[in-house]
Amino acid sequence: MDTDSSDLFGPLLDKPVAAVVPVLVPLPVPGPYSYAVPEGLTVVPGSVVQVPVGPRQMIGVVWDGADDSTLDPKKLRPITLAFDCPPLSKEMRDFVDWVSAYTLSPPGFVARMAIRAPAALDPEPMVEGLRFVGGEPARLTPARTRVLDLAKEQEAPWTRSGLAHAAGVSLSVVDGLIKQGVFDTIFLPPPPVVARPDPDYTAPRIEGPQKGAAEEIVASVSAGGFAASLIDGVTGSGKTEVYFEAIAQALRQDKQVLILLPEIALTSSFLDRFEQRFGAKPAEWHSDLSPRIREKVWRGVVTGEVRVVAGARSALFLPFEDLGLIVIDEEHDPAYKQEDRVFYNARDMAVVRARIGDFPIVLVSATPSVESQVNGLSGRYTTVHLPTRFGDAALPDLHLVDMRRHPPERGGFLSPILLRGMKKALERGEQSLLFLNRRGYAPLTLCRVCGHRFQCPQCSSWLVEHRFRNQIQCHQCGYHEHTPEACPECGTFDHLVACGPGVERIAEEVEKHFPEARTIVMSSDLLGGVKRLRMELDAIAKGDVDIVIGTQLVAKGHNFPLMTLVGIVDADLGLSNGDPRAAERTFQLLSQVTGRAGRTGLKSHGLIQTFQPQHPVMQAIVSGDAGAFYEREIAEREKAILPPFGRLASLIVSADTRADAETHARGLRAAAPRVTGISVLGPAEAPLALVRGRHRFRLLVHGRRNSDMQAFLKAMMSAGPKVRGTVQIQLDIDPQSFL
DNA sequence: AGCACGCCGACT
DNA sequence: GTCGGCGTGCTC
Repeated sequence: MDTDSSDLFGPLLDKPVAAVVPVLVPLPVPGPYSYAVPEGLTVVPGSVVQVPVGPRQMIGVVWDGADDSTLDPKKLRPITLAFDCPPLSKEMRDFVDWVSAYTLSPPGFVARMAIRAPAALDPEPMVEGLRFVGGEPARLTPARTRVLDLAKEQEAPWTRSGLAHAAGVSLSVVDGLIKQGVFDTIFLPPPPVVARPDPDYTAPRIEGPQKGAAEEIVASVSAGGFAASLIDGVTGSGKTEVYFEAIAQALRQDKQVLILLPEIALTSSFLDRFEQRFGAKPAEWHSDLSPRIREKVWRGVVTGEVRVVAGARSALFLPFEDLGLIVIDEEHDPAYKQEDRVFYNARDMAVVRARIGDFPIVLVSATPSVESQVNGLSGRYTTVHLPTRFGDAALPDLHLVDMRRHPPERGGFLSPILLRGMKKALERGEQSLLFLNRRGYAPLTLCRVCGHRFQCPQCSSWLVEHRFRNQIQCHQCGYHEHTPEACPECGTFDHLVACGPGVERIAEEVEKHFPEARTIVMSSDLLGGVKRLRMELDAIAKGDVDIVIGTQLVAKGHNFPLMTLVGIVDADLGLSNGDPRAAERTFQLLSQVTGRAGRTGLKSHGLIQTFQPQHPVMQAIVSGDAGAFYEREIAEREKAILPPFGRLASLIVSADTRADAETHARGLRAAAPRVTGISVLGPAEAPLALVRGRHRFRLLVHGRRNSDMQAFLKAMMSAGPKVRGTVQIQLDIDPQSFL
């Protein structure tokens, strides 16, 4: 780019003195800012730089395109410095632009997700190493002899502390030898974070239907180019082994691989399985990595030293040097949705990344999302079915318990049938799992005298009693107080009554029936954090517990060999919470929970307590045939999204209180009169994700086509002064729009 | 996003 | 009379 100064100096300076480049900065602005490139600094699109913004310095990325700023080029501030790291590739930049446009989020925010390891932007310093030069020190002591023996034994360079430690001597002994010239110091590249996985470390453990499936997927990896496959296999059918073969193939072709997992599934057992197959662990990427490891992994990914990353959704934005395959395990899992700052579903954005990078992607689930199912049926994804369990594991025998015909005793929630099943399991020394997706003791407390209901003062949803902690809590905003002894309305003592069950209340009922059994409640309330959780899970796996009562925390990842009975306490819970995905989510959750049983060959059962035994979800669960269920869900989704408002979107408006939501909805109706599908939900009815956190209101937007959605949202936002403020939008779109 | 500036209620 | 609440505007 030319400037005035080059004309001024004419032949004296035939190279441009300065240039102006667009730089994406992490601000909520619609495009890049312009900066001057100081003399002597070379930047290209993708370069990671530091720039002044107001009084502060920020990390930004030099972006594509001519600078279209109307500002006076002489007044532009200069780039402070350029980091010594590879620039973001064109593919990565295209991906950032695409995600920004699709999610209606500022491009600088999206770009920031790719460079979220600031200290890693400059190369790691070389580490000091010791090289054995030879010769002997003037005086040979026993300690010095030990060091020398070791050094002669192993040629490879040592570190100072490593050598001292291995020889069992103090650092001063080694330092003495360095002084004597027996060792000299050299600089070595830092050791890699993880070893290189070997695609042929062990032979694949696949047989029967797995074999054909693996061949199909491996073929699409060999062929290269974009292709999306959906592996649809029941729990325990060997899905992991099948996609491991796709990974092996990508590694043989010298490509990097990304495995996305829902946060919670990033367990040591997955990493161990990977190591058994490939001889090395994958690099991990998730929110609670230490900064040190985080930098090393980021650097390794950028330079290509790290070949495989297993990570949570944020790993999708890692700037791989040469990514050649993405695997998305538990494809249906809602944890792939990010619902702050940039709203995105990592599963959908991963498909886009594969498309832009022109490489294959594999989606994996026992209970695919309706969107993926549609894409499979329409042929956009190649579906691979794995209908049977691997080896000797049999699927549990599932039965519905009609609660109208088999009511629990007064004040209880467990049917006689379920209690009988638990008793038998206990007698055989086997374990039972009772699943209820509700924390605490009771979801609602009321006063029997005046009818007062305990409501959150901040957000108007019911306060949930937690008896273990002697608190009543709001599950929406985190408000809590001591459980009161008297009604705050009428002052009456001892007439507060708990309504409905939570896991704590179920535990009470279990203890009444089986006082001798070893019982544990597993929920996110469990004190002691992740460490305690892991300990308890190990204890359960070892058989130290007879009865587990758990929320969805127990649905994932862990195998309990002695678990032969799964009881769903209230299968209908969650079917009527206002979420258009309620049925789908319930089906997925119940499949996952019942799948916990019978994974080691013991005969196992599932008892599903329901008031709606004819409901399609219940029928799909017990029959094991989800076909009809999906067909109905797809039809319902079409109905919900399309008519009666044609191609315009439908909106769900929610806020901290129902009254607030209604006020905002009025504003939205005025601004967008053509949208007839505005539904208003209070915090108690809305999907949890929709109302969590402090905000004025939040929209859940459903639409058929992304372009329509964008046009609609922009029109709506600019239409009326009544819809200004912190509008948070969750796009919820059929992914066919980007394929 | 952060940060400064600016205008109305309960307080040393 | 002030301290401080958060509404509004700006950053190349």
